[in-house]
Amino acid sequence: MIIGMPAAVLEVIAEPTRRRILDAVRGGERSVGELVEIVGMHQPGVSRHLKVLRTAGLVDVRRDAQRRLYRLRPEPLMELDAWLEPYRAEWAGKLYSLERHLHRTATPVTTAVATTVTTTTSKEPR
Amino acid sequence: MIIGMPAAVLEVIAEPTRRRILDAVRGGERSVGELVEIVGMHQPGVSRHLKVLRTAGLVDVRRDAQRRLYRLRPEPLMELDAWLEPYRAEWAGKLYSLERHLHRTATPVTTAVATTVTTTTSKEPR
DNA sequence: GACATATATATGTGCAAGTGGATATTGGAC
DNA sequence: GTCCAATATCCACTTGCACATATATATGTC
Repeated sequence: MIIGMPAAVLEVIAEPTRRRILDAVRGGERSVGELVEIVGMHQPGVSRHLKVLRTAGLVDVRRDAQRRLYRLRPEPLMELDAWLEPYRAEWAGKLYSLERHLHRTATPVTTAVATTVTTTTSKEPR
Repeated sequence: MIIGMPAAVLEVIAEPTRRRILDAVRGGERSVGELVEIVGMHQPGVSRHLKVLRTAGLVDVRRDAQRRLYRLRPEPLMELDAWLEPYRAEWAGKLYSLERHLHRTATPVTTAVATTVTTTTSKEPR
């Protein structure tokens, strides 16, 4: 069985806020209230993102009285991991260094949330 | 040095056409002409996507007479691979089955080449 | 039952950005 | 001059996102 491409997952985790949420629920359940505080957004907004994450199967909900507790569901990420496999074969054995790459591409990480496409690597062909 | 999140890479590979291109250049160089045929799009369009891929460092160009030969540059994907690491810890050891997940989410893979988002997986929130 | 809490959902608005199509132009290589 | 490809515009369309506000629903408390 050939695994196509995790289109849905990619689109979902391409959104910074949703990655923040994923990060937050990784390693433990979080209530919506907590998440609202963490991502610093209005509750309806957070709930919208949570719905997207739910639909993509990236999180799971559990009810606890009035609260809803969210936790990570890793399967879609496993799928992404699997998609990466043939590419992994590309760099396996060859002399690519992630270290070096990350240095060249070095991003001012902390503030990088808002940035979209930084003018990083390119040696424009012309 | 904290590795944030490969925002750029994700946004870039979230686009289906660009994934097609990546797939095409993986494992061998391709000329723009070939890529145009493969993705079935006008040359300017393909060139636009190639520029995005170049900027993100996902491909490399080489000149061959009048043609430009593109090939994969795996580093950004390695970065993505690294970003996945802490999540990998989530499913490691635990009893998650990718197999089972892929069955539930089952996509009609074989025909999925031309298709963008097959109707199976997506229950778009709208 | 009345009420507060936590969350989901709905609706409307504004806005920015991405995408494809089409076409024209440019520049280098032969 | 011809070929290949990059770039530049312009256009139309769609989509995603945030914000604000209102409402619905379930639960827990008094």
